[in-house]
Amino acid sequence: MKKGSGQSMQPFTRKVISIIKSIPEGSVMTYGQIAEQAGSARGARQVVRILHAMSEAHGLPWHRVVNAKGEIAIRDDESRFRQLLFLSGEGVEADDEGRIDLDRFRYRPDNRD
DNA sequence: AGTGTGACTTGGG
DNA sequence: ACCCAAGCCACAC
Repeated sequence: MKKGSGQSMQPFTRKVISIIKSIPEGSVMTYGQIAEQAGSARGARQVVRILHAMSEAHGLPWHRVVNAKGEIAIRDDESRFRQLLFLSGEGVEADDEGRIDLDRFRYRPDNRD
């Protein structure tokens, strides 16, 4: 087996995927939040990378991930529209600019010790 | 090996 | 609230 191929991914990647899959319906998380929960506070861009690379293969709810401003981060208009559609189907409201009320829909994992 | 890029974030004006 | 600049990190060319 060659390393770095297929499922031989770094712990960070695995964790990110796990976290994204754990986002409940009707809620969203930001890239920075996910990165932080996965152990890398500055890993927002890597979360993006992972989403690009693994979302389809792992069937991740990519549409539940938004940027820190609470808006759709995607540049592509078609995909952006699709994400909005998915979210509205789950009860997440957004305005015409694709902005979501994070105070209302952000998912916060209960890290109670 | 160096440069550019991106579904990011934060801070300042 | 909006726009801009700098910081960050992995990956593509």
